[in-house]
Amino acid sequence: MTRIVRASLHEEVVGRLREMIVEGELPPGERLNERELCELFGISRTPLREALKVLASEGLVVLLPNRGARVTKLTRRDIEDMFQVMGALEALSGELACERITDGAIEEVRALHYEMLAHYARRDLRNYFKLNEAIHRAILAAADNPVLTGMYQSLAGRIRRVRFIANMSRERWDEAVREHERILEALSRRDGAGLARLLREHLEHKCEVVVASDVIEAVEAETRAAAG
Amino acid sequence: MTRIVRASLHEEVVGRLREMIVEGELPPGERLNERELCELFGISRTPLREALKVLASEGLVVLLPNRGARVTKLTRRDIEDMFQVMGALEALSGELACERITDGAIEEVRALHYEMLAHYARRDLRNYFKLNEAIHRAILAAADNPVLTGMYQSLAGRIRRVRFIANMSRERWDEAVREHERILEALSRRDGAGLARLLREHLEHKCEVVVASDVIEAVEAETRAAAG
DNA sequence: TGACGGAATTCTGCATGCAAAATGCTTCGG
DNA sequence: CCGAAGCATTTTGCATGCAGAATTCCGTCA
Repeated sequence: MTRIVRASLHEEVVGRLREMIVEGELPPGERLNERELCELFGISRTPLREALKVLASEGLVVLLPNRGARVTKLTRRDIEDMFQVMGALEALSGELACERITDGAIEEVRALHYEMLAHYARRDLRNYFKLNEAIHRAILAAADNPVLTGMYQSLAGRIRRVRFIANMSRERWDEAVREHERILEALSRRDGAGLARLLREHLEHKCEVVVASDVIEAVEAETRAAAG
Repeated sequence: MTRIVRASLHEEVVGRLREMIVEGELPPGERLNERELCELFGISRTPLREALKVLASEGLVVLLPNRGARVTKLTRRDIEDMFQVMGALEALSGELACERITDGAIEEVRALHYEMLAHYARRDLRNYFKLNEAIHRAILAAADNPVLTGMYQSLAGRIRRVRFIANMSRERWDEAVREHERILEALSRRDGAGLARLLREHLEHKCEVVVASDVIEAVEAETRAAAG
């Protein structure tokens, strides 16, 4: 029998704040005023401050002693760094998945892949990305390594702040789909080394798209302005 | 001009607690009583609780709602999972280092390597490990990827809780030194792919030594006992 | 007009207080 | 003798209070 546990307040707050940061509601560099956020959530400062410490250790906010918390800003270099690490984690995820995934789970990934293709055919970028993420999550789950899962998700949260959905050219989209075809093939063959390489390259290309987009330029400009 | 900032109390506490956990002063499964720790550190509960939240998000402690915090226990499986991820991070670290390291930094790694060999020759295991860590840190620094550095260090803290220093056979030690020779060679050649592979294998072997040691068995037994 | 200085205000960091949950202890019943 | 129920104690979770640092505002002076 499992114990019934209601999520504690500070955890709830961590989740809410993380979402607000990832969704851009709290933009990079935004000052996080304790009083304002307390009123917004209807809580006292204690759980809020605990939440800020956790988010800081995740890298989503930076704490300036005696000067409060700010949403972490991302430079182009930060993005590249994160994608490099993400590439390594995805590669490992793919390798382990090939060793451990069940036939049934492979078919489930195949199903997700076709769902994704349907959104691709309809040029439904938002749902395409949803399924895309679902596929990567399924591979991660098949890898069955909780430590990897934790680090992956933490980093994914930081990366997802960069909303690169709008900035994918038709050509890049076509290419991404071709890459996903090969990813599914490698997984089906249980070709761990191949899948690892494909996933890593897939992420490298994603990174290129992101750093080429205006979004990053805007963030960088803002960062420089704030620094000066 | 840089602002002078004294580390805040909760950060200090995070550091102290982390050290106590890593050094084994707070053994796996140990209950962390807020009042006791507050008296020990001479602080109030607020900064202590903030520190516990951070350590929980790092994975060093687990928070049981309304039931306090405990030092995370490690099963054999946890160790293997952590080493796998560590292998991926080290491999990336090696690859990036080969691209970015300066000739001078390579020579510094070589110097560290020879220092390590000196301790090896004297069978000074403790200092051997110190230099060993210094070499890996130097490679990590050369990789020059702060995101990677952060994740590496966080995971290194969790892994270091397993004190496998005492449990290395003469044969394994010899082999580890040979591996380090090859690691240095690959770095000197700036053979990124090769260095990545060597580092990963090096960690796999380390993992084998650890899981073969009695230390893990003891932890596992304790875990089972506590669970039953 | 603009720059400087200092007081007033705001905000953060930590300590403490209070209610609810959990734990332990005692006692009672089978 | 063992187990369960009930009460007392401990402990956690959150709110609030207070001191010091940081920021803002405003008046003064060049």
